[in-house]
Amino acid sequence: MVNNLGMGRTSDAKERLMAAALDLSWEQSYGAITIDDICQRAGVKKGSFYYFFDSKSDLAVAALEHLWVHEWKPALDAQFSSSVEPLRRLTDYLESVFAKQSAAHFKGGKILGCPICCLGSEVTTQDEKLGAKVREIFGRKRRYFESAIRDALAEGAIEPCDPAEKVASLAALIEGVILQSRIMNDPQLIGRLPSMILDLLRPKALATAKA
Amino acid sequence: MVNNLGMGRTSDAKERLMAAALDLSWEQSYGAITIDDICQRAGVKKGSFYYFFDSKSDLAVAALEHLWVHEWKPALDAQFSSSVEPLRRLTDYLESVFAKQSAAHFKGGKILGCPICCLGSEVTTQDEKLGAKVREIFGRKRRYFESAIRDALAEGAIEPCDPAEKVASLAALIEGVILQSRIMNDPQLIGRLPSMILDLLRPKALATAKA
DNA sequence: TGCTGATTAGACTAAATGGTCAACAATTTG
DNA sequence: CAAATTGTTGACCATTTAGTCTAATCAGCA
Repeated sequence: MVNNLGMGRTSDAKERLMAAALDLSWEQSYGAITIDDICQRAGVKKGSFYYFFDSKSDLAVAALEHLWVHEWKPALDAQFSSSVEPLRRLTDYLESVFAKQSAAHFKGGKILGCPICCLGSEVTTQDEKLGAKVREIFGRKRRYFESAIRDALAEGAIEPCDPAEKVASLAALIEGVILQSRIMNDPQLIGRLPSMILDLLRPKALATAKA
Repeated sequence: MVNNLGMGRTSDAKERLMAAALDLSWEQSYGAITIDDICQRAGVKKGSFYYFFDSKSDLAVAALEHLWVHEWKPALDAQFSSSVEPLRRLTDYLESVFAKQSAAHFKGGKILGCPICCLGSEVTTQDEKLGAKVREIFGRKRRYFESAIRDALAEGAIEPCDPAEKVASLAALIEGVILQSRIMNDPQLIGRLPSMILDLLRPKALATAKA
């Protein structure tokens, strides 16, 4: 059931379904898409859908975990490498966000924002399991921000502050800007994000010392 | 059709439908609720629904405008009165947000966030008219922030900055925090919003002078 | 009172949707 | 090849949903 440990037919239908679900709920919204839509986009029949998943919600949970493991975590591990200066980690990250959003905008004419934020805001009050998965991934992602802020503070790269509060502001500002850029369909907003973040973090003028 | 100018029956069914639609899409999500749900909550039969509105989207547009005219605008006019110190306008506003969100949390056990943000993030890519209405209301609301920032700057209440950029940060930070508090179902986050905003705006230490 | 137009009730239709099932296909192992 | 295991198919069902239509009600006015 979990893996093909030696026998049976092979297939990537499960992956295609997860990708289709993420893409569709990103382009439209979780509530707007149906299981039929997902199957059609994935090129998979409904019977197969129910062979792999119990429901749309079940698929969404799996898709989020897959997204984290295969895309977000590797990217974040690289961008937030300890070998990179703390503030640089953040600006690198923000530039990659901008690049990705701009690419999607170029392709489809729409700024789509953060798939997990949009999904999370839609389902938290209704779907416990899915909401919990969203929160879990948020938590994982936040740790990268936390250590970057702590490192920046330790290296004297930014003005003294309460790191917990700063991380909360940082995450909210990033999410807020990305959300606005989706609602306004305006890529420019995300482009200005790095400077907004630096303004929030108050880097020390010249200090780029290493502890 | 618009008003009972002299004859016929009177009814508040239209208002009840708008209120029900807003409440339900706030508690759950726009995509998750059906016309039947709205009718049931409003205590109105479907025949009456289609007498007043063409579709769920049409109702939503009307409900947003109604919300603005009858709730948001009056409240913002009071909170952002020019007779109030600029920074105080913002903190008053944020406290009222906290109070309202806390009340809803107490009543239903859930932090519901900003109804227009949630709705906006859900529909921008799909429903042009509804998206446009959301953007319109955002624009109106932003003007209150803009003049507060400009006034604060003119009075020397905050450190010099680019007002346009500051307003963008301000709005994004507020929306971001409220969104997070919905996703995390955590009222505390909104409670910390005033101090986060003040940190962002950098009020001058003692200066509360008037020009 | 009875007229007039606003509003309501609720039955009805067609389509969309979630979900099931049993037969069929591919792939590996013995 | 045959069994065992995994994946696929498409028909099928019950329910939900958006949307329509007609007859009935109601409020104010002449």
